[in-house]
Amino acid sequence: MPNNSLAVSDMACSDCPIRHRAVCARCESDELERLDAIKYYRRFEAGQTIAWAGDKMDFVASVVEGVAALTQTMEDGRRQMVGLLLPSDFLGRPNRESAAYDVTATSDVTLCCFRRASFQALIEETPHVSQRLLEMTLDELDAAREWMLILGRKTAREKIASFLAIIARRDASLKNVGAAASLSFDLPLTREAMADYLGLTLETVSRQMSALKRDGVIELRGKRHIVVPDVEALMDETGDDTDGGVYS
Amino acid sequence: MPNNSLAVSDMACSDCPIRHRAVCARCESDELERLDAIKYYRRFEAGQTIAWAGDKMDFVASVVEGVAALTQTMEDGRRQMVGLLLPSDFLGRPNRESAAYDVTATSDVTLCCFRRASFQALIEETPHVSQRLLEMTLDELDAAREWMLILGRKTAREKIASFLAIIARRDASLKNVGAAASLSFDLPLTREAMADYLGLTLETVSRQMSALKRDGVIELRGKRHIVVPDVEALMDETGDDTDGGVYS
DNA sequence: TCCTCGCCTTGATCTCGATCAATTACATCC
DNA sequence: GGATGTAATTGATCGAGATCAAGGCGAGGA
Repeated sequence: MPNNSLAVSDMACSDCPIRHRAVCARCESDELERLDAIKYYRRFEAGQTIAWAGDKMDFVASVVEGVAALTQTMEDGRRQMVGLLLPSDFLGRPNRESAAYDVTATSDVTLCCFRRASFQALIEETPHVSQRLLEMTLDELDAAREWMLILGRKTAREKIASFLAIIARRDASLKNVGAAASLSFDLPLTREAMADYLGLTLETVSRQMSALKRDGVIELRGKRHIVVPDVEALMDETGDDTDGGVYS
Repeated sequence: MPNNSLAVSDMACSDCPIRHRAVCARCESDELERLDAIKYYRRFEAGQTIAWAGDKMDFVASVVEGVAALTQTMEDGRRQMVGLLLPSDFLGRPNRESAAYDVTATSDVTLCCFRRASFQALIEETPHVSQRLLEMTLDELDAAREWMLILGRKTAREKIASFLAIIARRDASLKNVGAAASLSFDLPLTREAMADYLGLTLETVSRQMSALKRDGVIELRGKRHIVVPDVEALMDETGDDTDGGVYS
């Protein structure tokens, strides 16, 4: 049950479970058929560019598997990640012809794509799809605002701890596991990509990871696998309110 | 024409022009009546708190006049602004009962409020309202991503220049004026609020403002009024791509 | 087994913005 | 006009994180 948790058991169509969760949780069968008619899959290898800022984007997509990143680059090469797309996240903006950001595959990625024009028509004719997209976009905006606090006000150590907490949280929700005292997960990003996420240099990321390890907050199994023996201790390092305040 | 530009001339109902632009640009008269039935105005004075994070919010609203800010505060007092709401911006999240951020009036503010439960019902029954909200939310997400680049990678001087450019741009669009070589506008924020916006201290904000003034990039008329003699020169200070690339 | 190439870690030094501390400008009120 | 209080400016110093510079580690290939 935990491993196959992405399957949406009460949906008839099961070959693209993520899509239903993402944009069509309430679709009736005729709408599913419409989606099927305009959908296609694309795979990208780790490191590949999915689109450059300014490129024509004739599709929108759901991430089915893997991780993609949205980044902005300044002329002199300074880079900031502005979006991190994990499975079930949505990529692209209906109504926008070209990509506004560079989109790259951080790991091997599978996208479930929908032709943009057709998708746009679907939105206009299927109210609950735009309501669902609105909910998803509002969630993303909340995530962006949490991210802004991290970028603007947190120390390097707090940034790393917050990032690990965010990844752990997303990882747990993808695996459908509840709250636990200890956690274990893979980092979906290189040190350099973490630096781009957090507004740091890769050296600082590395140093702070080492410091958290030295202080027993995390353990490293290889370079990419993290064990958090005490989630509370990690949360204490984030600088966030401890009362787990989630406002529904 | 330029001054009264907020009026939406082809709308019959004119007592709340912003509302129509914000959530109901395509409303037919019966929908306008529904909106009228659940709307009411609230005024707040500069500095007043509209809601604390966690407070029950039984309304959503359009900003009619003035400026409001969303901020997050850490236990030790570090503060980060995560949203700046100018006239025609939307406040609150349908489907969310309590405020996720502190909301404060940065200047005297007039809100056009809609009872949340009724507004939610309206969304579900009026497709183009949720489509309009989706567009607005996507715009806000784009703004948040531009903001993230500023917070994560720009120098103090670039942050100030970028902020001035953003305010100038919004000011020009509120006044419906097109591109011009020189600009003149009021700052809607104190130096401290600018610091909270930009992830700086108020001293650094003040110093960089002085430096931009010394270098002739801006002129100060009093403490809050900015004159930009050469918009190109200001843009050069932002660190952004110069080719004004806007992707529709 | 050794080589190579990415990715990561660690060290030494420097710099930009934070911090601490006065002053100054300006509006309001008596 | 002088007193008061808030917002802004300016100066002196400090420190977290950037920068520059070597090394280390592990996977894949000859």
